[in-house]
Amino acid sequence: MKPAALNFFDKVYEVAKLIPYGRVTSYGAIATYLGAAQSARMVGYAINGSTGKDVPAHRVVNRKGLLTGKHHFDGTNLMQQLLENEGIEVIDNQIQDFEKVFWNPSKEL
DNA sequence: CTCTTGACTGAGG
DNA sequence: GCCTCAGCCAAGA
Repeated sequence: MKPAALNFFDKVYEVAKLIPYGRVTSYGAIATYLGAAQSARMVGYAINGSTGKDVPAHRVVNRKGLLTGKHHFDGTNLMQQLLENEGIEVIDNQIQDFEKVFWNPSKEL
């Protein structure tokens, strides 16, 4: 058996892994790409289980470019540090030039 | 089976 | 410009 929900999670992981270096995307963008634009929360739910895997969860933020999920990381500023390490300027959990580093899977992929 | 919670988003006040 | 409400779906208690 193969629950559809598992497929959805797997899809999220796939897309998250495909995020280019120095780029970020939003939950809604991934959800739309998967055909579940109304299930943006599910993307976050899936990413929640991706932490600790090969999935760069730090590259996935909400539509405002805000690091809403930083609380799920070990450190307090770990997520921010990871993004800055890729050349993305992050100030107070807010990604600077979000539109420039934004990666849309529906168009770029 | 029902209720609550959640890494979201868009619209309205 | 900030806060609140409603909609959406899935998993855990």
